[in-house]
Amino acid sequence: MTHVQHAFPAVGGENLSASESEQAWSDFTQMQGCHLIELRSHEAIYYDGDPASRVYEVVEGAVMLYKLLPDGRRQVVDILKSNDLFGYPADDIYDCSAESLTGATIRSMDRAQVESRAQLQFHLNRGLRRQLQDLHEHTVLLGRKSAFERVASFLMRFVPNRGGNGCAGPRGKKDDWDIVLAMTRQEIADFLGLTIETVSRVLSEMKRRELIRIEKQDRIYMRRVCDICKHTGIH
Amino acid sequence: MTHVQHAFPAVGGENLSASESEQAWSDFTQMQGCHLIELRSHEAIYYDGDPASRVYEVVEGAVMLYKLLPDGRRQVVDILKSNDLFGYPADDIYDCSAESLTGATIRSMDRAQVESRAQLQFHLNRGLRRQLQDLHEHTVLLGRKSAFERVASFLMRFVPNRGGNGCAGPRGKKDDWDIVLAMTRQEIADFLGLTIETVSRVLSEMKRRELIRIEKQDRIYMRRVCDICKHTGIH
DNA sequence: CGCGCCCTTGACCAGACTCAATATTAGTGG
DNA sequence: CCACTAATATTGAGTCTGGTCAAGGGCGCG
Repeated sequence: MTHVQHAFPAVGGENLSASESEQAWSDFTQMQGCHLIELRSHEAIYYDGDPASRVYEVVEGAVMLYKLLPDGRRQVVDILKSNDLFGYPADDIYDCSAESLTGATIRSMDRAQVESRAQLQFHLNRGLRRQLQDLHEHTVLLGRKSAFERVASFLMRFVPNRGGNGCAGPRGKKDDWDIVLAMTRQEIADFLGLTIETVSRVLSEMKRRELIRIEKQDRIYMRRVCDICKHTGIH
Repeated sequence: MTHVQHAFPAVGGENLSASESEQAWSDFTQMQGCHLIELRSHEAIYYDGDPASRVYEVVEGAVMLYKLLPDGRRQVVDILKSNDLFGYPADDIYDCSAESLTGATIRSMDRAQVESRAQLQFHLNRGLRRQLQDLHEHTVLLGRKSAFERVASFLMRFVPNRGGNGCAGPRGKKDDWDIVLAMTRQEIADFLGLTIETVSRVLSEMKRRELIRIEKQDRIYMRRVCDICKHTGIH
């Protein structure tokens, strides 16, 4: 598969000691009934309501979770990156549908096996808490941000170590960045709670203001990352 | 404190065996540096950005988590009920502010103690996954539902075992219900991603259509629960 | 009784949606 | 490599939902 800048760059397990982290890792990979699955772009992994007998982890690539309303409205509730766990609901049926966004490798694990490993729980726990925090952030976006702010925030997710609270600022004089969305306008719209037309209009407006250049639809060049960041609503 | 119908009625730990559940419980209560705090309505517990040295659990009452944008926009990202854990971020600072919504009792625990108990991790884990699912549901509300649908969905949270997938349906001929919001219009608006005026208008519209009666501002009588439910967008 | 806080209502406005036409891109086969 | 097609994206015009601003009402509490 092609190299892609993911929307949610993986962060290291700083709060986990090296030995804990390693232990958790080997538990994962050596577990019984655990195997890797290679997916092409836009392949279904499971559907909302299916019995949840297997738990998954993104090894490489990106996966989206979405929910549908009966009249067809769709909301992408999360976009998962490497090391993210998914398909592990509180009860025994999946609460969302899951689909690969890019070409991806995922690890499929037997749920009973996962639940039988005590050491693994610390690891899962931390992953869940990180996802919860990401979702809190997204809640603010959906509840309180304008279309322009939503798209700006979305673009900033593709720039590692920028935006958010611990923003490093521009490293030198140059502060440009190139990203590959790896999502259609429809998927972006469904993630940001907008329509495809609004997403398109905002991107065009950003282009007009020379904040970005659009190359081949899903390749976006950001002239100055800081200028985009100023429009995310968090400054 | 007064008796209140909570927005998120506690659900039992069906997937946890009785012994596991009991073990986790006794771990909680007998833990060192663990104590109960009684709160009046609308008392701050901690603020976004504070160092996260203590983890909390709602024992009784309701607690809200919220985030602020620098220009003052507020989003209530979660409303917690009995048995919900909070104040346990992936890193070492709180990612939200926490405040009691009603009079409440919370359990304050030393984070290091919490993290040292292996058996506790299963318990925490399950709680986190349930919160994640609730947040997925809320994401759909914020991203894809109309003002009317949001308020209807909000009201349905106060009715136990109704709405959602496993809806029991009306038990007999009568299908009415009385609820106490225990939230101001502003808090409801900040939770639903609306303005106070819109919330007020939708409630008035529901009154006009005789779907509800409003008694004393935060007491709402639902004539037929099913009629409200039809407007949540999930049917 | 009167003050203050919250809630409701109205008039107007704006941002985002809908519907429709056109443009661009990616994919396919000659 | 090019032509053709299907899918996706852009743009425009008009509408509508929900936001803004402002005035008035209700309720609790001292």
